[in-house]
Amino acid sequence: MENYQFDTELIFAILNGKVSTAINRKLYRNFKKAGLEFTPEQFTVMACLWNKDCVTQQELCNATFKDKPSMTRLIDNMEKLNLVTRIADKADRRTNLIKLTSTGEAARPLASKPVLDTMQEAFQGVDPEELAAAKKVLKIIFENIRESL
Amino acid sequence: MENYQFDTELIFAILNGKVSTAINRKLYRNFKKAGLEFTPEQFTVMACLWNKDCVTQQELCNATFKDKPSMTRLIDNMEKLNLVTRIADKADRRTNLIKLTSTGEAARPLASKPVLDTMQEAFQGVDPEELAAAKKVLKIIFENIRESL
DNA sequence: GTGAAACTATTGTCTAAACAATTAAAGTGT
DNA sequence: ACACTTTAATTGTTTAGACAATAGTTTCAC
Repeated sequence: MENYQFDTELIFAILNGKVSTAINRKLYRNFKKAGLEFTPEQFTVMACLWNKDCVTQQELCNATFKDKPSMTRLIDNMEKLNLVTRIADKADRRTNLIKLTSTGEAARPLASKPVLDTMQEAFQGVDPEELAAAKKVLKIIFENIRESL
Repeated sequence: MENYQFDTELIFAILNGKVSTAINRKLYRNFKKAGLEFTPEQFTVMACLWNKDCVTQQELCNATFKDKPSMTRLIDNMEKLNLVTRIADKADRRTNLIKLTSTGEAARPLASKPVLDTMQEAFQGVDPEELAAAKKVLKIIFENIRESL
């Protein structure tokens, strides 16, 4: 209880927002520097599709832990940017299959450098073992608090 | 280079957004359960003011690593909720001094339980030493990538 | 002292997340 | 076959972050 102040500061000042928004901002800027106009969130969706294309929005929700309205609007924006298209699923007319366009496919190799640059900037001076341990802790925390969306 | 996939997945799927948004969501819900209507972001601002009241918006920006437009709108919303007020600074007419209302003051003890509950849920099963190490890593990462806003 | 630079706060516009509610289509049980 | 439930996606509304541009003050240099 006496470390309340300590924990509040470190958790809700570091975990909760600051680090992730800083990484997001940095990644966004590195994309832009590389001439890529998409956002980190859109990159995350594309990364799913590079791994497995033509999936439903729901599958993308599950993979990215976003809720359905967020995904609807992300896909809306990505369609406007001509990164993906919605394809009607003939077998189940409730669902769309999200498919990469040639632009979306082409972004894959272009994105890897800014991503690596961002990681290198972020992890400079961090001991690899400590980094791995930190990932483990974050994973546990995430499992503790994630809920069904 | 071969751990590109590995790192991408763990960093931009855990660090970058998921953990912090999950914590935010959990905290928001725990506030709501406790009858508190403010958001985690508003809580963060109030936490600064509980520590030191009557400061400029710029000082709050520095403390919370938000940019000025974000702070302007946060304060707008907090004024609507009657949590803080803007007071004209007689010495420097550019600045507002942000002051807690009695409602904002009164929220302090009410907020501590949902905050502690959230932390306990989040850190269940995490070894304290590992948690401390993870915090250290996050701090280094944050220092690496934070920039002047 | 006056003009340039710096600083504080604001507004505009866009992307994104949360939550509630709704529409449309499948699937299930009787 | 028909109602009941579940599922997929969407829309509406609010909060918030990023970036650009602006208005109003203050500070600094000369």
